[in-house]
Amino acid sequence: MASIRDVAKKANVAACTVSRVMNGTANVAPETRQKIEDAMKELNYIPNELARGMFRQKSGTVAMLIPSIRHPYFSNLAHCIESKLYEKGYKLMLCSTDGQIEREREYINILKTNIVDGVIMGVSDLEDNEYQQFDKPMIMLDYDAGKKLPIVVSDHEKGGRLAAEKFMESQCRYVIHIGDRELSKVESYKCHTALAHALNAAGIENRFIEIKWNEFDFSGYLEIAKTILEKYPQVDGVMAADIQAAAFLKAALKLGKKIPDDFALVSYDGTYVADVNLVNVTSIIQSADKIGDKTVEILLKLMAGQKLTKRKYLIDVVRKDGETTK
Amino acid sequence: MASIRDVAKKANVAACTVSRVMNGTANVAPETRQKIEDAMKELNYIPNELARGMFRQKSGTVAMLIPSIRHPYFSNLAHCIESKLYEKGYKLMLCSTDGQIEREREYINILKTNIVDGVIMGVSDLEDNEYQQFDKPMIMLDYDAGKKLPIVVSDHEKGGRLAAEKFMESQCRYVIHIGDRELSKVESYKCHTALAHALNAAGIENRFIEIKWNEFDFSGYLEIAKTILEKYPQVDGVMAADIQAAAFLKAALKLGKKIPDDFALVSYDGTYVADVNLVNVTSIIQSADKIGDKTVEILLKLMAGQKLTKRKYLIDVVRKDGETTK
DNA sequence: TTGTACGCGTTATCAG
DNA sequence: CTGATAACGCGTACAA
Repeated sequence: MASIRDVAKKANVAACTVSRVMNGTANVAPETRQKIEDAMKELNYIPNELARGMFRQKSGTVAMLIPSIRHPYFSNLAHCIESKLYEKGYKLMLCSTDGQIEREREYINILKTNIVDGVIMGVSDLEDNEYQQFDKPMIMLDYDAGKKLPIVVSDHEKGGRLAAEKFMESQCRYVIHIGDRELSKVESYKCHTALAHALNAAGIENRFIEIKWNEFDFSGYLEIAKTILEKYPQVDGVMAADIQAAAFLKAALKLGKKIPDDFALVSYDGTYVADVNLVNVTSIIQSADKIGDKTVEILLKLMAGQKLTKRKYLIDVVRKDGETTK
Repeated sequence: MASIRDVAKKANVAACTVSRVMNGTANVAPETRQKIEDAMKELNYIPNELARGMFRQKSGTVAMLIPSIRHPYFSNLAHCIESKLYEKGYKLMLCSTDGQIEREREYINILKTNIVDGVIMGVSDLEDNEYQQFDKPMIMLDYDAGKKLPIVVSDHEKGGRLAAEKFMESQCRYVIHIGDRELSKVESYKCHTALAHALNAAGIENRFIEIKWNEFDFSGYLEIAKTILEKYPQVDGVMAADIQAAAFLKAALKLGKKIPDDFALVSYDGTYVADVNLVNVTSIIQSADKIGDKTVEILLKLMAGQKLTKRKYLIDVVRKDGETTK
């Protein structure tokens, strides 16, 4: 591995001159520059980013923690964020916790060791103070950890209202909505409270059911959907995250329900899973693009030492009407 | 940021003693140890991984290049690899190229700068020598770049044969198979040659159609599927990657074809996309788990300076029969 | 315009 | 058992 000194020696200059040529930090005589550039080529010189990072106390890398990279919502979000970071000259370190709290904690500790310049938290099973104690720039997604921690999040209240509208238009009488964490700090829980609020106001019965984060097992979700539909035969409307919604769709059809006449379905998130199905599912779409852009934008500001103008950034959601509602 | 010297000063010892306590590289008197541990706690000391990495010329990070993290096959594979790496104490840097050759090249250049200890190449649009010139441990996935570059890949010939069996059992007369790169160095292309070979031997007409890597646009795939089915009305069998297969399923049903009587479908890859659909699609499953395990295993060997016993590692594939074939 | 000397945080070596 | 010193590769005052 050729170092900057090897290049300097070959070009008969000092190491710092080589550095200057690379970074354009000072004027260098054209001939000297040429000599150095030749030497670099000849030695196939590649600067050591680790050493650079050590000097400027920066690694040029950002970490993103998520529960699982194979979950369509997070894989989509990770994609958007990675693209944006790449554009800005940053690399992405991806950390899946698999829903294990210990793993989340361990990752956070690893990330304290200067290998990343900032963190995007797409998972949140720790106590608030554990996030607050993290002393590098950090952005929370979908979880309000209080204090000065900035949060980027979809407008889930609107999401809940948009779903409610569709259940009303479909003349539903009993709606079930599925979520994985009943916790007010989890912002996405607001789509459930908003939905319930709107349905109650319209005199439509509804019930929230919690299904634990399940490492991604469709047949498991299918079983749960069947069980729920059998336990509550009067149900004529369901809202659930994309994959769970697909499970309900399949289960409802198996039980002979007519869609959307007997049964309305709204899928939350709006990843491609809602498109790929044979039936176009009505869905509330979180814009991964916009979330990613905003997240990276404010993370860059923080890493540059700037202050943010606000703590919470709300991203618009939209509804895409499909064949599962009237 | 407290450094090791700050700790040393506070404990009235030399920096190297602190280092010894942290790494257990030598015996330290219990009292000295205690003093140092107290000082570390008090200063909230966290070792700088960047400096450590610089010293031992290792970063503890592995990069994986893939075309897109939101593609279900790659997101699943990335998940398996990240898990395995985490288990072994390595971090994963994820690099999406979006199918852009320039971006692949740029990423490779970035990765030469010592920020990763090894690379897993899940994308391959460059010339073989560009991979060969990369002087860190590198494992190729699904692409044979020649020379000494190790490759981990599914047994695509078996995959093709397994698919052929199903088309025969379904009494197909004209099978279309969709791929994205007709190139013998791309190992997955072998599923097409094997399929064609088996079908030809059985006297079944078949045709390979190339569809370019399309940044993940289901409606686009749906249009293509429709066009193909209209252009070749005699087609009664299709093999395609999961998402494209879903598009064909939808298009075929729209055209009034009965499945599996008029039309047989085999989906290649076997990600959850094949499960989530209303109809269970017969699919050839690449084991992301096994690919991930083997890839990490041999990458670790290379990074430890060991030699590999062979260059090509073949991973078994299986077929999961669904409702889209007889 | 160019070179010298030092610091970034850690660890290995060698001496005591 | 412990400390001083050098080294990893690079960037920047400061001096020439």
